[in-house]
Amino acid sequence: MLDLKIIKENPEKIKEIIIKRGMNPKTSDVDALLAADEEHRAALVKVEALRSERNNLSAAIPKLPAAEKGAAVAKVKALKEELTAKESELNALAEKKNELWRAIPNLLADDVPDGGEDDAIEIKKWGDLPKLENPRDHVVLGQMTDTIDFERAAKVTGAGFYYLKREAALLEQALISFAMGKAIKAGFCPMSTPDLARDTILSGIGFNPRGPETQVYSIQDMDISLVGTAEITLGGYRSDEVLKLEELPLQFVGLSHCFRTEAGAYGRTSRGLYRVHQFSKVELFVICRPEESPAWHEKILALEESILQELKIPYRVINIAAGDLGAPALKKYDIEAWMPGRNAYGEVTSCSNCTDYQTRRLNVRFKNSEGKVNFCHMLNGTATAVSRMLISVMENYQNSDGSITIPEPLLPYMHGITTIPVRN
RNA sequence: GGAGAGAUGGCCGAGCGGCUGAAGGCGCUCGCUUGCUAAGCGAGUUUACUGGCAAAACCGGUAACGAGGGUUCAAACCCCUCUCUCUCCGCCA
Repeated sequence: MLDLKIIKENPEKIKEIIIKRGMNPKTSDVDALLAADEEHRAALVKVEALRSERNNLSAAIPKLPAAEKGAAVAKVKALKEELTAKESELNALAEKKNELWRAIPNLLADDVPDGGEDDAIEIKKWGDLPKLENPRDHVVLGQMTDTIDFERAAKVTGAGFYYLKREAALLEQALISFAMGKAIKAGFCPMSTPDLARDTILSGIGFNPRGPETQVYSIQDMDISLVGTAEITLGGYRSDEVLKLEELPLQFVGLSHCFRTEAGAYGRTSRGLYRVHQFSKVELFVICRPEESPAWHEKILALEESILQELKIPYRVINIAAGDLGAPALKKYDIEAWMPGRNAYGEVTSCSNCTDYQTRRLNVRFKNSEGKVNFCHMLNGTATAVSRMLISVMENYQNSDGSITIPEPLLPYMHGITTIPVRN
């Protein structure tokens, strides 16, 4: 959530941001929040005064002569009833305020473009597109090489799942190891993370764990859900902690499975591995001091780029427009890799600076040099989303006969395999 | 899954119904002192919200002893539920 002080001091600016983000000003209602806050604080003052009175009277009771005790107890008892009623009013007001507060998105960086999904600004293009005659897409290539099986996955689990076989199964491990290695060299601490997390952590990161619009698989009768990304578990990792200044920045590179219901996503470009319910992902995550987060955002992007560059996969970097940003993000870069099968770029990574929006909910703080406690900033980025990376690797490295050459940087992880042969 | 024990401040560790936001120790910070990288003495040392104020400092209030409920005028302390940790047994990778 956003610092309430900022909202109070700049209500008009926040309203503009809500419009720019394409959010509903009736659902994200700044004026209602400010009113609810006033109301809540006024009630708080009253309740606290009553509590103070109760505490004082109560504390005096043991020193009273026996004859006066009965009357004093009765008096405090009456006060307590009044207090109980006022407290439940107060709780309702706090609830209302928090609900309104949670609906307010993060600020926007100055250079976030206006507009929606189609208004992202391309800030960089890298690499020459491969010259392929009649390129095949990864679904066809997967069939020809017998390395991806969607049909049987549909039988066993359902649509949107897949088996990776043979070289593709090895490629998954290779992509993970390669990305992990790059991140570790850049100072990130490797982590293998839980694939389930408590709903409170999910919502702290900004995921909605239950309800009709949820993207998340939840576990019945338990308050835990399957994670959609290791961002959730890495973000929750140090929740409710005050970090030491020397600990910062914390850099994690986490491997997890990612589970997404993709509710309402049908009909979009989703053939094959592009939009699936489960995939493996290597996630970069940084917890840092507030003043460092913009620089970290650039560093994470650079690391993501270096992975694609080494794999020699053409890509472009886009700066996501306000209307397409998640509520926690101040700014977001996506990298879209070239996917010859669709003759277009497709999103393979994403990195966001979420500033203190998530740390405020997850309560991740640090003690600064003056001993003051303040919220950290959090950033996340994709090192490798295996399923989508597999698309661009297979499609960019396909040969005219349908065989696939293993990219050179992945060879050390491929047990001597250099080419995926055609089998069907 | 069965039986038991436990969860207190940065750490260790008391307290088991009423000046206990929390003894004592360690650590840390500041000051003083000391002829020897150390020691001694004194003071300080949680956080959130909130009021005084527009803000900082400061002063006050409220809340927090794993979490949530309950009993009571009053709960770290009694009761219930949950979570987590440890020990033993069983089971299983």
